[in-house]
Amino acid sequence: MSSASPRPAPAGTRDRLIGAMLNALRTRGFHGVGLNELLVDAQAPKGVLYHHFPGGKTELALASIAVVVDQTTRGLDKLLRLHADPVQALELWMAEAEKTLAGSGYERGCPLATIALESTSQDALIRDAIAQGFTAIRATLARALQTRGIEPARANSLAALIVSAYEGALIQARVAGSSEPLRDTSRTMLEIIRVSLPSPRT
Amino acid sequence: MSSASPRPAPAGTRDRLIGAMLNALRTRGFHGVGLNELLVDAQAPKGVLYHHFPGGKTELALASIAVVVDQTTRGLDKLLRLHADPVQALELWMAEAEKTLAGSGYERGCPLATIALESTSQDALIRDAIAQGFTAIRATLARALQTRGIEPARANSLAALIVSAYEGALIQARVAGSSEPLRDTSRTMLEIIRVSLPSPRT
DNA sequence: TTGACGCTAGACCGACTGGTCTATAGAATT
DNA sequence: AATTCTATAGACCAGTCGGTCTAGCGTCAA
Repeated sequence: MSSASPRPAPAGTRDRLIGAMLNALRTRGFHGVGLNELLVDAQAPKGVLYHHFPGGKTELALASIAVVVDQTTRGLDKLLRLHADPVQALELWMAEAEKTLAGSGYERGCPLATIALESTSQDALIRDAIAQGFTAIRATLARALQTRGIEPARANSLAALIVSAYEGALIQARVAGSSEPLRDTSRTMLEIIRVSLPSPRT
Repeated sequence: MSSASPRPAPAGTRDRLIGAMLNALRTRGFHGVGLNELLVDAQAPKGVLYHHFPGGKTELALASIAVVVDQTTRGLDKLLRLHADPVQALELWMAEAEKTLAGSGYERGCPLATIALESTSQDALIRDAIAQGFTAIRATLARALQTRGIEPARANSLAALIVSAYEGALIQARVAGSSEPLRDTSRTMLEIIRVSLPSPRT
């Protein structure tokens, strides 16, 4: 049945489509990019899109959201496992985001935030996917904070603040064409969080 | 940001157009609404749009951004003048945003954030308007913090953090269909800021 | 009255949208 | 070899997009 061994595949059309959609969401948003442009970017004809994603543009967006949420939670988890100090891990996380943003000429922000603001209550599937995504990211942060002795309720609240600061800072830096708002937000939040944390040194 | 009037008001056609655009930006974004729908909402024919805004949809968006920035800075200024404690003023500001969001079934967020994420570096006018808007809002906050004895650099950084938290929290609450992320963000940020402030007198 | 002007009104347009449809290439199955 | 299935390919379509154009309405100056 599963002949999974030989994959002479042209490096996954499906993945290229998802990549193109993610790029679009990062830079212009769901409604800001047309299907044709998306397909040029992915180097794929129209038929292949509807083969892999019968639900069209929306289903492609859903798959892209799933991918980016997975990447983000994994990345965060790794960072938090590698550093005993969670604040240091978060500092690196924010620095990474800044690097991506600045390195793209302040174009590539967070794909989740963009489509989150474009979606309405009628786009139930999209909304649910994003909502679950943010919840998963917050949960990843909260879990890590809890293992450092922070009580669950406070860990959840801190997680919400961290995600908020992250997203809000990206918005400001993007339009400003400058990392300053991002760095200001990151530095101030983290230094303030550190002060309010239980003594980590033992 | 703050919805100054609960009703669209029987204002002039120009104002109705701006109102319709702001509503669109809050709920679906610039590319998410068509001109025709916008005109139905504003109860205006197409010709009148291009009479008041020869630059079309984009110029209307620019005017709308200017209006909302003006409303926001004024509202913030008033709040900060009315309350000796800046943290209390900010608490009310966040609470107001929550009321607007929740009261609209989690549809009406911040129009600036949405178009900020949809715009690219090619939309220079839009970008500049939003960037200036965020700068003005941060300046309003920073000014108020300085008058409470916080040094300029730190006041600026705190202002960036406050705006970030505000925008990021609205995003999360919107897709979650719940005020919890917003309240968590607000409470945690403000309580942490309060601790880090100089002697909370007056 | 006449004419100018500010504003309203909507028919109309080419470009492009997301989406459907049929054709087919290539590998696996029979 | 014939068939089947997955994946690629792009012509094609109805609807909508943002935008233009001309006509009409009401008010004021003369």
